[in-house]
Amino acid sequence: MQLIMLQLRDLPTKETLKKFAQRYPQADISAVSAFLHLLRLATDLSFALDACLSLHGLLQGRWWVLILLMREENLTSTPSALAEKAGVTRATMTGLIDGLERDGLVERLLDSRDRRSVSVRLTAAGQSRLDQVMPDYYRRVHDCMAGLDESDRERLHELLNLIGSGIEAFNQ
Amino acid sequence: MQLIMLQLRDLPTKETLKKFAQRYPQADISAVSAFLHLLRLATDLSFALDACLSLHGLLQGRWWVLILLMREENLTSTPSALAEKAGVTRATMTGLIDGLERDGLVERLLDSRDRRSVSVRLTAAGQSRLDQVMPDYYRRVHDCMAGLDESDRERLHELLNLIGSGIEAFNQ
DNA sequence: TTGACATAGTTAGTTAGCTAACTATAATGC
DNA sequence: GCATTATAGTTAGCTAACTAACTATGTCAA
Repeated sequence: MQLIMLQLRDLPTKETLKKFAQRYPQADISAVSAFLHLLRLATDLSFALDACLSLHGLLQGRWWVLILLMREENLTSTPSALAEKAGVTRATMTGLIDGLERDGLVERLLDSRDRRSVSVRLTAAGQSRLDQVMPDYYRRVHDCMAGLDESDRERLHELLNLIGSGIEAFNQ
Repeated sequence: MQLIMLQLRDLPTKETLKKFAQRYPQADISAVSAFLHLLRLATDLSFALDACLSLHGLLQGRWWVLILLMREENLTSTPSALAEKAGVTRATMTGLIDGLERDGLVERLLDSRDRRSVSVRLTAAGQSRLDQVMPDYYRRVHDCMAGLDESDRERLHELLNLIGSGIEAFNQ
């Protein structure tokens, strides 16, 4: 599933929104404004995350696979399970694992019980790479969120959940 | 600028976050939780938007170009200006305009004053396409945001702005 | 006024997603 | 027990971003 998002660098002014609302009177201006603000901020955050990860030779997709493996008890999973959890196709996961294996960050192991299946394990080098990137990542996220206290963060979760339950309505 | 975002289908549980926090004690769990929640929701919204636009034969990039043109007084702009406002490279904008021109939704006009420059104008068919898609888009955004009243939406803007001003800190 | 630099747009080639189809293996039901 | 169906993973080809380099044109200063 491909998710390209424009940067929406030029969010509409109130005037622009009203101009559009004249042609499209049903427009809920504050809803559109919130919607675009959210997409725009997430795009900026995603780009900032990319920049951080690239300092450590990683991309979002590969980084996420390493994290998913580290979550596992024995640092091992299968391509299918990883694809499901990362929200990408199995074909995409094949490519992600190829890249990580080439860099020595994961290894493929054959499963003797089901010979269709492959185990993917985080290597010591992979764990070491995570030990480099995660503290940097956590530091940046902490600094970025420093303006919100705990109650702000809870309120944000509530608001995001409200919008999240509206996605079903969006899709109908 | 390419912005691929994993779907992050499998947000960390509190337990997983704590496990990571043991290895990386500096982790600010509620900050990471808010960060990921935001990215995840935006990804879902972006995907829902794609689905809506595809019903009208559009993609986010092309749709956004049409909107930028409609914002202009004379429905006209240049590839460079459009690229800047959309947050994509000029090369990408060439491709977007190519596709829209092929579908007859915009037209390229030569600028007699600066012969390097090209004007891009929204055609009647382009306006008509927007008149199809925008009401549908506005209806969906309205329905999606129906759970938030005006004060919720203002609060959301405040919180997003707080995070937005933290992006600078993220990048350092 | 002309040489150096800047700007507008395009082209060529890369990347990392995607879908669809393929191979190999396992599971199921008649 | 064998044919059908399902599952795991990979491969091939498509798409729409990207960067870098290119052409053409405009600007500016010595």
